[in-house]
Amino acid sequence: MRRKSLSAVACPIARTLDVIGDWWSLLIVRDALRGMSRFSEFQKSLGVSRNILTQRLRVLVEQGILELAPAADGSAYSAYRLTAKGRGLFAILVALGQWGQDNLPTPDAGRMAMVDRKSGQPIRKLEIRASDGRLLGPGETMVTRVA
Amino acid sequence: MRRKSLSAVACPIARTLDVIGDWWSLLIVRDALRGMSRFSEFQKSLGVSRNILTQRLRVLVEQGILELAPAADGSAYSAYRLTAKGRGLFAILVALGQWGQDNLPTPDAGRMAMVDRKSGQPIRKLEIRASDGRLLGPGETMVTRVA
DNA sequence: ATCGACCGGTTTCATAATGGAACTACTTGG
DNA sequence: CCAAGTAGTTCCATTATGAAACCGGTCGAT
Repeated sequence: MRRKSLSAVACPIARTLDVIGDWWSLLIVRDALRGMSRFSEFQKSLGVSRNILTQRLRVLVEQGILELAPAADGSAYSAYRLTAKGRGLFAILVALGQWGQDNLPTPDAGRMAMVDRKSGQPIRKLEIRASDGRLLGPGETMVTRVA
Repeated sequence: MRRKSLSAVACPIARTLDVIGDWWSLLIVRDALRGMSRFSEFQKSLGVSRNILTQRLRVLVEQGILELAPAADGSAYSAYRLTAKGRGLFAILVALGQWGQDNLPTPDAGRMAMVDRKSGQPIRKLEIRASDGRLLGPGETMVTRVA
């Protein structure tokens, strides 16, 4: 049976996963943030099959995360570009990356990390803070209905 | 054919998605952070089929995200508990939740948000900062090989 | 203008993952 | 001791995924 749609669920985490919680979408967004914009670039970078890539790109466009725009270089092909909504996924990718760096064994191919482009220094670890600035752990938060 | 394993890929984002990038794992972790610990609690909360849940829990335990411990209440059943590694996923869930709140239509059932348990106030938005404290956008970062 | 390569898909088919339901063995409350 | 609950496992139908072939439009060089 079809995967249950979580789009109507109240929890925003579940709704987000419903949209970009599959195996490829976030990797496509990652590549788009790095500047990729063409079908073949994504395909080569990810090694995903063309039919799946087609389908994922279509969903990302439908969801307003990517948009199709005429290619910047004037070619007849069009380019997939991140919208503001898509760029908003950046924090999620940073969080995924930091957890991976801290918790998953690095293949000896070489450790990768996200760095500030200007200084080359690694970026700070994400922090969860209350409105008054206090650092919050998982136990000090809850998800609740708000007006 | 089998899904390609990304565990040996250098990019920490891809490695993380390889571990928890499926439809259910992060929802299980979300519930575990809320205090759930038993098979039937997860099953009821998520509506996932038992066989899938079994399999996901097994993987999460294998990956050291959950661990099986004797139940706190002294019953013969055991409880799934988050390890430190699992609690480290908190930031990812916060990022997912914030993006969902900001970018996905809320079902009129009611808007939910993550709040500071103590004050009841919504938590701050995540910020990506350089080591010197500057706020960074996607374009000001890169993923690179580091020592 | 033409040829071959490339681009961005679509179609087809085999295989893997998922979901539902029934089944099982053990535990627990009454 | 019995009925209900717990934590799975097994079986089967359906769905999603992946590889490869195919296809029309585009590009670059001649």
